[in-house]
Amino acid sequence: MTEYTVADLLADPGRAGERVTIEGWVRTRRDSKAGVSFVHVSDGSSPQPIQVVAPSDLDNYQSEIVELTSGCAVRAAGQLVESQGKGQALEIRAESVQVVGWVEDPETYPIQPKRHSMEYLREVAHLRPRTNLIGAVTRVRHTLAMAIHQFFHDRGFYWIHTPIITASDCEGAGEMFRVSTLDLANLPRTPGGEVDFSQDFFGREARLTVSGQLNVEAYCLAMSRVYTFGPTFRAENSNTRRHLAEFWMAEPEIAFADLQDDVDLAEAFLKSIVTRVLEERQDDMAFFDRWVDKGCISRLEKLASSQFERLRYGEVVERLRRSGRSFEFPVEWGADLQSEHERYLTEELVGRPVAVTDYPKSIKAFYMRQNDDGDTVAAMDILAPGIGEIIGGSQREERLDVLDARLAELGLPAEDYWWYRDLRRYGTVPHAGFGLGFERAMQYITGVDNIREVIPFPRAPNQAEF
RNA sequence: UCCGGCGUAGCUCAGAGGUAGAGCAGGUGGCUGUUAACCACCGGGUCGGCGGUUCGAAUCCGUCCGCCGGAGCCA
Repeated sequence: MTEYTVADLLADPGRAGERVTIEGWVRTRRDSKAGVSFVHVSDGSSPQPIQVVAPSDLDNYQSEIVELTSGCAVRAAGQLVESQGKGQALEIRAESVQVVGWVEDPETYPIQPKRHSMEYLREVAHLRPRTNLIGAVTRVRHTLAMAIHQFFHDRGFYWIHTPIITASDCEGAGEMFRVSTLDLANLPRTPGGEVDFSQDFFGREARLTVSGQLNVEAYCLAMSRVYTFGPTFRAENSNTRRHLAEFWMAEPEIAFADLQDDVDLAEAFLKSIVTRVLEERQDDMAFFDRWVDKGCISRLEKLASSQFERLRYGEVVERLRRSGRSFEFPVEWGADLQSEHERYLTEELVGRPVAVTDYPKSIKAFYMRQNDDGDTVAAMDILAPGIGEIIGGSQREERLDVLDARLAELGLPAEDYWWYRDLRRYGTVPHAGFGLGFERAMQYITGVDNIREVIPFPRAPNQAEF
């Protein structure tokens, strides 16, 4: 491995004159019969490749260097010098260029130095990180993940590694993937003819988690400020640019806190992580701003500096009605907001993220805290222009009697929730939390349309090739 | 899952009943401190699969498969 990355070298003009080695993959090669070849080499560390100038008197010039094509892996050593040409400040005057790995058939190498469609690149997901776009996404994704951890760490939160496999069927947030070691071709049966899950690995039905929330609540009521950050799974047959079967979520949970604390946290959180990305990945953000979503930088700057609009669900319904706008789905108290409503609200009525609170209890989960009006719960969604719901959260029902009444109302067996109920029996406190869709945040930040481009290997219906 | 659209060269696309096209990529040669390089020439195709209509189908019809967009579910 080399001492410096391409990013290191390009970042510091003071290093000119040093003898350096870089390793990476060829983007383009141009020959000048005046006696040099220009080889752009990228190692993933920066949106810009470094230009390696290979003089024709190198031993392997004719035999190898002029044969280099996009995708070849090389190791180049030489002096870092100021460039004679335009387009880059520094370049490497090569004293050696070693070919580490050839491209087997340049004509069919899937990543060519040109624009490719996103759909095509998805078919070569193993090679697409070599493109400018996916490279930029990858660096921003890393930075965003680090920013999330940093935000929570700075505020005394503990990262809780909640389980991926859950044996309780009580999460209730959509279809779940089953986890089983049973022989599908020869399932054990109970006398009644049902599948006998007592013979399965966990001795009961097990699934992939749809949220770490219930588990993280347990740690919240001991550690006070906690969060989860990891993959979650939904087996919904969703075919949209905003859904994945496997995606990442960040879910903080705070004790001794109410819904306002929750919204405050969400707002500070979004502003912080966005600011961090803007600061640390100026180069990549400039790329997105230029090629993907013109204006995305100013949109993020605006988000970081302006106050979020806060509206109660009832107020939203009123304002949508009064707007005079006709919608495909009518706006009615008690019905969930449709995509078109959310869009109109965030993109036209308000023009920035909106925190909508206090939804009707009939359209929200059992664990959300009932308001005094009896009709609504202390829920909140943060809606962002362009992608809709980016954060969903609530104050949790901490009163055992109210929680039990709600479970009964929904026909959910209290015994399935025994340990969740225990948290209300032993030192219960008001607490709240929310979930941030990590890929949704990536979409919002980069302006990349399809969620399948902001995760390395997307999982969606009929999509698990890589 | 529902509605709509699209599958043509390695890639991006044009062609809409009558011999399969362009740009880029690749090869060869020329030119050049180049940078989406340029000029000339060359190779490259089961027109997504199957069936039908027709003298003749990439083109029209049916069906299946795949992908994309919107909706629903949600993050």
